[in-house]
Amino acid sequence: MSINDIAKHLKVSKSTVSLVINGKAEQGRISQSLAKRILDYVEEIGYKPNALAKSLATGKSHTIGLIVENIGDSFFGPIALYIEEKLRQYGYHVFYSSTLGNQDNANEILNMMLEKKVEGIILSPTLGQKSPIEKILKKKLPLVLFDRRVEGVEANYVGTDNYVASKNAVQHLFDNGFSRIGFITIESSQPQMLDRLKGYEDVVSDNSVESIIIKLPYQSSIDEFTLKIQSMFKTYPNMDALYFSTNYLCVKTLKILQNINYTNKFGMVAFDDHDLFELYTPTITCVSQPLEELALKAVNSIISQLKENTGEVEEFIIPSKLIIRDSTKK
Amino acid sequence: MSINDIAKHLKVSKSTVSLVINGKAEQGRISQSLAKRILDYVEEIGYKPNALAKSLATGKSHTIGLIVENIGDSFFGPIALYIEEKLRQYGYHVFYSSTLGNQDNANEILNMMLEKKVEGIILSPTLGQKSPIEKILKKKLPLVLFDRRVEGVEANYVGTDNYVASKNAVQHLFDNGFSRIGFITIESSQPQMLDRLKGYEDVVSDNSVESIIIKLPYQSSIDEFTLKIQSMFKTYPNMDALYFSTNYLCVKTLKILQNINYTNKFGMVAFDDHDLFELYTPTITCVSQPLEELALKAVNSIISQLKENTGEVEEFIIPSKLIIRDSTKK
DNA sequence: AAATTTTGCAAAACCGGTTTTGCAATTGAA
DNA sequence: TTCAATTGCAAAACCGGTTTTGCAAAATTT
Repeated sequence: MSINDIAKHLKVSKSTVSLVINGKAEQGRISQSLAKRILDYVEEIGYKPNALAKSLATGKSHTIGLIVENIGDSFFGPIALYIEEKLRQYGYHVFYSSTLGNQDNANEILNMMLEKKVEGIILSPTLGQKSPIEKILKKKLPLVLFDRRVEGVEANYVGTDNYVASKNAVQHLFDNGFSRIGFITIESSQPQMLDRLKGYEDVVSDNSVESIIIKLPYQSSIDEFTLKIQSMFKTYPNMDALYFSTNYLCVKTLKILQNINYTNKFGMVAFDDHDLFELYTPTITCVSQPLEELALKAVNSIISQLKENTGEVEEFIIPSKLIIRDSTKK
Repeated sequence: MSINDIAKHLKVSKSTVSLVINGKAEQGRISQSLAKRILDYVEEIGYKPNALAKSLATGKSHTIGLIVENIGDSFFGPIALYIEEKLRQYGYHVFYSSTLGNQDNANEILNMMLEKKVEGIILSPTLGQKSPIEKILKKKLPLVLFDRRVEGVEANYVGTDNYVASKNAVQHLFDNGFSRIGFITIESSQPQMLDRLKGYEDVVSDNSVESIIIKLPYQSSIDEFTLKIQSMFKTYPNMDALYFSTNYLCVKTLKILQNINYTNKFGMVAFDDHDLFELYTPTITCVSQPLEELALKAVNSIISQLKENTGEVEEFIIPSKLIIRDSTKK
């Protein structure tokens, strides 16, 4: 059932129907009686306008694109929910997609969203998205980068202070008597990861000890992971603490330690909290990003750009909290 | 830049441009030379067609709606990722939304998706969606219900065998010497929850012991939760095991037990696995749904309906696995 | 050389809406 | 009573595409 069908059935013009349906009867000088007749019929047949046609005509899709690395993970999943809820309050819906860190995926997704005429984009960029992002900026399409920046791009950004949080976390280990701290991270040049790495390196160097770093491929198999961890233990037998650049690396490592029945105890800190950390024995100290606040700022930024895009760039750095648990008590 | 602009600039008609862009130059009998000229220009200016207009004209949005309860949770999140990945292989994108179990939300979301002309819907229904779902079926829009059924509705369905899995889980507790088993669930008449409940009740009654059930509101505060749990312990002091209808209830309960410093040990089984369960002390036995397979079946069902919707109804019941861990060893 | 086919493209109709414009009929003012 | 203003709606133009149809001009056939 289209607006044409309604018009034909009621023997009026479709412009009249459109005006009435959109509450512009007054403005279109449609008589109350005709308006009622139309509304009644619309109600009767349960007519719902075709949103594609509507968007095409009005230029408004009421949709925001959300591009994350992995909707299934314990950081992006909850964030996505918050973002969805908050955007709903403003009448916007979410079109999401996961890049899995893959640049080709990411660019394809971005294009798709632009073609679908999203009105704004919340993006956790992968590497190599500089030029696509610049295109978006040129179009003055509302954009906010999320969780990670892109080097050399001036865009709105929401994230935590990875460097400072990382420094605090590692210093906390030193303060509690750990000194041979291994850093487990992924092979990634993503800025937030580099910041966390730099935080580690700086503190380690401030404390004049050697840095111990292992980098794992983005999606390494459990076997590969296990081998790397084991060789790390062998190479640095007096290592007394582990610092993880992100929570799932810690979870994976714990599983491995359990599998290989490794009994040495380490001080431990992970970046990003996880259900597990509050309940594991020992409970695990972590850097906790305020997920809801991050989501809120991202949405606010999009909404304000939607109202008026001055092109002015704002950065929201939301401090993380170090949640101190048993894993850093000697 | 629209197709009209291209046509004007090249002084050709937009139909010609459209045919060429869509690889139908042959069929439209456009000369190779003109086709090349058009393609070159399209390339040069980086033209991307407006997907809304395209969808409106072709009737194809290449989008599937995915409606889950909560994209942020450890069941739906990973499933959503699988679904997205698999649909991508078929050239479909995902429009998702979370209902949070709220019926009004759910129906609004459903309408929005219909208006946006998704070509199919993967739906974890809330209660009271019978009639909206029937509307979808009448339209012959590809649909697959996911994780939970709707009473009295004959629709494609993908889910696990909640009743059988639940029975096995509870029986496993009895087999291992537990006999006073409390069941912790949410106040919900969702079919999958009722099946899990029935599984519990039947096994408890088979073993001629009293059933102990507490039902919590869908999103209960931690305080409310704590009170209910404590009163359960008081009322049933000789309770020796807990069975949870879903994983986050178990996680929450563990946190509470830790908070209130409760030292009694229980046998434990949860429905749905969780990272925590493999690493908690003791490791926790659970019913594990094969997430990837569930996602795969749902996608396959949609794809096959997309090819040809015979209206034939299929149900895919994917068996769950009981993963036995330490929490059920006495 | 005339008739027929084929080629190459433009024009038009359509998808389902919104919004501006235009015009007859009614009402109000002079 | 005549002219102007207002009312009430239809018609048309537009959003940006796709697809069918139509029609010269060129190429073949007869």
